[in-house]
Amino acid sequence: MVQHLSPPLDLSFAALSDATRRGVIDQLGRADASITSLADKFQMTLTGMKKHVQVLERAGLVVTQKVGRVRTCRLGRSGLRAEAEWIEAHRKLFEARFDALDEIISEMKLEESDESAS
Amino acid sequence: MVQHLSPPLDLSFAALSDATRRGVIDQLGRADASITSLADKFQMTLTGMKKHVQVLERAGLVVTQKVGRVRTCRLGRSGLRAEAEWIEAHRKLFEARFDALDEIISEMKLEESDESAS
DNA sequence: TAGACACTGAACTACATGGTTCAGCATTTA
DNA sequence: TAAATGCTGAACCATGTAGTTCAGTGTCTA
Repeated sequence: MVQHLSPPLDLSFAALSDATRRGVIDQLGRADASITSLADKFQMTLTGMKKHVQVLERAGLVVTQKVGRVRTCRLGRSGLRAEAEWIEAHRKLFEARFDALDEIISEMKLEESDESAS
Repeated sequence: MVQHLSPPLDLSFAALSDATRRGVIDQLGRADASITSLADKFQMTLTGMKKHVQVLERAGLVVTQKVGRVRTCRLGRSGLRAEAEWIEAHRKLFEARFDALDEIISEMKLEESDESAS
């Protein structure tokens, strides 16, 4: 069984970097939707919305299925898991760095006021 | 208290969509670094690395400070907090949807193979 | 069966991105 | 003070993106 090896983070973060696409994800979190209904909701041509959906699909964030003449979009299986992992891991790095550097920064501030005082 | 200093998610997700820049963040998680040392590490011209750092800086993920002729980069204060929040909130949406739709999805997979030629 | 509807694809515009080179400028250092 | 170092900015190139219009194709529905 070939489980979708989640596409590289490049694709999903790029997909998330657009407010319209984040909006689409938000929307699909509430209910599945056709391309047309999404295009309406975001005031955009059908063709334009189709491109956004394709970006989301390539990133594995959305899957689509065409039934009759309607293509229905829903959230994808990969479910932001890899993205959440990367972010969480690095958020900890950020915090660790700040703890380590807080002293240095306050030192720096002393020196600054030192200078301006002289 | 929501601090709205943090630049829009557009910028930070776009910044994260490049492997080099994720590598830089990774690197800065270990130690601060000059532009030159980062350029060396990622085998890139100084100018190229400078652009990446600027992208990270605009996204609030990195701050830099020039002392003498050396510009030192370190992780920024915003610390991926807003990004983590967005992702976590929506990851829950994904899961909720799957719980509700598991049966339908397995049906879909049958039809998907029908359709994947397009 | 005719017309409306939902999508698809090609082509185009305008602009952003990732990378380069080259020519500087300012700061160290020998 | 001359040379090396570290960064900066302009300019260029190839490619990608966000959006459009227009001309289809296939599917419903009256």
